[in-house]
Amino acid sequence: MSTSIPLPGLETITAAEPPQRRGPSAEELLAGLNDPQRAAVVHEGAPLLVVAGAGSGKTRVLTRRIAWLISERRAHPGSILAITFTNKAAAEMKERVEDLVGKRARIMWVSTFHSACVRILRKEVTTLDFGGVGFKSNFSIYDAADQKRLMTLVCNDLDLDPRRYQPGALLHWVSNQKNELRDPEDATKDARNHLEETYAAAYTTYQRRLREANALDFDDLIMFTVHLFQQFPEVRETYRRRFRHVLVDEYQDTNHAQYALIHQLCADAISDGGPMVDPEVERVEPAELMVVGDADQSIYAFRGANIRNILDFEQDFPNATSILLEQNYRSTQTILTAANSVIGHNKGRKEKRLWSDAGDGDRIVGYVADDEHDEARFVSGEIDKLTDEGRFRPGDVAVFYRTNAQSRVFEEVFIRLGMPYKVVGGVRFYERREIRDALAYLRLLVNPADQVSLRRILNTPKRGIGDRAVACVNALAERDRITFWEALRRAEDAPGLATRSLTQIQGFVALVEELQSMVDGGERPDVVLETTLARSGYLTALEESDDPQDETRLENLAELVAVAREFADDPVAGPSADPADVDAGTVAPGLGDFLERVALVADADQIPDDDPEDQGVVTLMTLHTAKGLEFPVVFLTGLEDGVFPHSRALGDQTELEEERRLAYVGVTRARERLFISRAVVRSAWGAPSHNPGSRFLDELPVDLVDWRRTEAAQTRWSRPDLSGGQHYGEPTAAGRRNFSAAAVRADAAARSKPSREIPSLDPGDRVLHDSFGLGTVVALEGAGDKAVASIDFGSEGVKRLLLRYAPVEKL
DNA sequence: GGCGTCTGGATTTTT
DNA sequence: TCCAGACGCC
Repeated sequence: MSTSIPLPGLETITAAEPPQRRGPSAEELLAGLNDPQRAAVVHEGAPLLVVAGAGSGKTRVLTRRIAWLISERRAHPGSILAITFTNKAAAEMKERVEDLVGKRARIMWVSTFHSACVRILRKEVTTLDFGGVGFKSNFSIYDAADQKRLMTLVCNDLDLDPRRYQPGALLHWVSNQKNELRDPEDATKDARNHLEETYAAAYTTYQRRLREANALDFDDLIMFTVHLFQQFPEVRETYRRRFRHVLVDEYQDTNHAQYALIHQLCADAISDGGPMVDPEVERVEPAELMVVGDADQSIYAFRGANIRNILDFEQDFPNATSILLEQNYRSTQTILTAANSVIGHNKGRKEKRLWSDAGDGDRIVGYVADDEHDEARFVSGEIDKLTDEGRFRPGDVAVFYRTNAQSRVFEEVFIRLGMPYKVVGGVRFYERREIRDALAYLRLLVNPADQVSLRRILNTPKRGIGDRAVACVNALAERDRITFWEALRRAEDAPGLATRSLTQIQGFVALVEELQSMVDGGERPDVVLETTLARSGYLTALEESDDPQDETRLENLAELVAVAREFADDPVAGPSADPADVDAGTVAPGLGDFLERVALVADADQIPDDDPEDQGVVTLMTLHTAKGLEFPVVFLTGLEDGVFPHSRALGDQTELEEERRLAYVGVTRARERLFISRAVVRSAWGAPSHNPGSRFLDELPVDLVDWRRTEAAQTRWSRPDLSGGQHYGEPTAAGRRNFSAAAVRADAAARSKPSREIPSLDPGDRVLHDSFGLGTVVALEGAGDKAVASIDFGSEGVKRLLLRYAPVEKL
């Protein structure tokens, strides 16, 4: 059932629709907009570039324009394609448009490039032919981890020295090829030296293995869609006929393949798709295009984004017009002046100066910390002050850093000082082992060719199908040129396979086939998932384990089941709603639909919105994650050369400019208060290193920053009060012992050293757990090595922990 | 086939 | 400092 997803409206789009005029009036749609914003909303005809500075109300312009198209220009909602950067942004935009023009907006396509391409490919991918071996529409989508596994297999296939050719580096190269729309043949043809030949060979094999697994990676989604349009003009015309209005947000972060896709739909010249143009195919006028972006916020060059797409827009699309939005509705003038000043150091940009009539506001506060712990204490102390004054809640505050690793210190210190926080990003839910395992099972049920998933769970939980058995089956698969899954089903033919392994394999095959029949019967995704976890023995294995982490794993799996249930009950809600298919009422959401949403959603559910629960909690995230968000109070931390800008960018002008844009993004997230800080000494993997201040600090106007402290205390452990600066909660001797990085990370060590001292606890005691945070002891059972405590960790729930292993400290 | 130990590599940023 | 993969022993 998941093999075909209909495109609602595709066939009926040209049918006459009774004009529905119960939407907002034109005045309402333009209310509260400034002149350039209005111009963008009502613009007709030629391709339009809206250069939208940070905080200049571009989301408003986008949503109002869509509403305008629908209600003033009578565009059919189904003829609108809007591309956003994240699924969350897509869901929000759709919701806002729906608020304006009502339910009929639901039929619009508002999604990321990747989601849109998946929808097209699910329908059309069988058209593409790869020498007779094509893809089926139930293809899997491989993320970074799957890709790495697959590339490792490729390295083995080709017998590549893993030290010279790392899977990660190969994948990066392959990704670049795909972003440039170059297939393995192109790469092979153009290889100039041995190294490139090897890379091209890896690309070829990698692509072959993907095809055998009926799987596409993220880059394939875009590249295949472009190739589809280029090679099959009639398919392209179908979509050109459908999408009369195309809107692209965050245009500065598009790569070449995405640019080409837009071009296919919106460019005038229809013949630039290559040699296969069929004059018989009816010509369709290009769609009306609007792109919105800000070259100063281009921060994804590392993954192939091409800033030239936005800089060259007017050349790429002849007779294009552009509109500049410079008035900022978010920040104080102080913050904007700082941002303008920093970004002004980039060369070759189009001048743009943000301004605000919100007044100057407070000065920026700066602090030079002794080390990263001191920096975190400073941040925590300032947040305390801000919230004590009553002007802000913790939920108004965000702490930004350059790399995920920096979050750790903040977490340690915040836990100790009782500062409530949440980390966005980092180890994501969907990257956890147990979640990946569960999803691998589900993917296998939908797409048995998916070898990466199959191999992942074949012996998970342990069921006695080891390397040797896999090798035997693999040999059979290669001998008879069948998929690995087919070979498993015919395992009795595999030479050299031990009887015991054979029995195990047959049991596994029976299990999978039984589960598959559930899927074929249209069973709900959550039911399939629960059954899978139970019948596979996965739950039992975790329940019986005495690794304390496995308790959390069980909870995570329960959470996944809950997500699936929510999806089955109401596919429209939830993080990445792009539910036009489901809205059409033609299909109940199946397992395939669930997997698709999960594959393309990032960590959208973590980003704070109006959830009241988030209002009492400080948000920690990387600068990249912060793009598109805003907070009343922002802490920009780790401003040190080598940290931010990142050490790998220091020697390269282009990369340095990207770092600077990242700084610009960070500064412009702040509405009212901005704090900047750096640490004189910072430990990078064990050894402390001494970093000079970030060059971006020198680019701030001196008079805008109120430096609370400009240098570290003389001696590391001397009392900084003496230096005239403020000081934040110097750790007590006990605190330092208990909360040193070593102690916090002693988890693994504790397990291998059973001699670890068992804390003596009583009900009512307050304790600190490495991962659950603060808790209260509820009950105790057993004694000595077998002592088990039930501890209430508040929002984390009540845990039963074996004290011998549990990383808890009595407070 | 499973499990423990050792070594080497990793840290940008993510759809 | 931590983690993953390789290797070797039970």
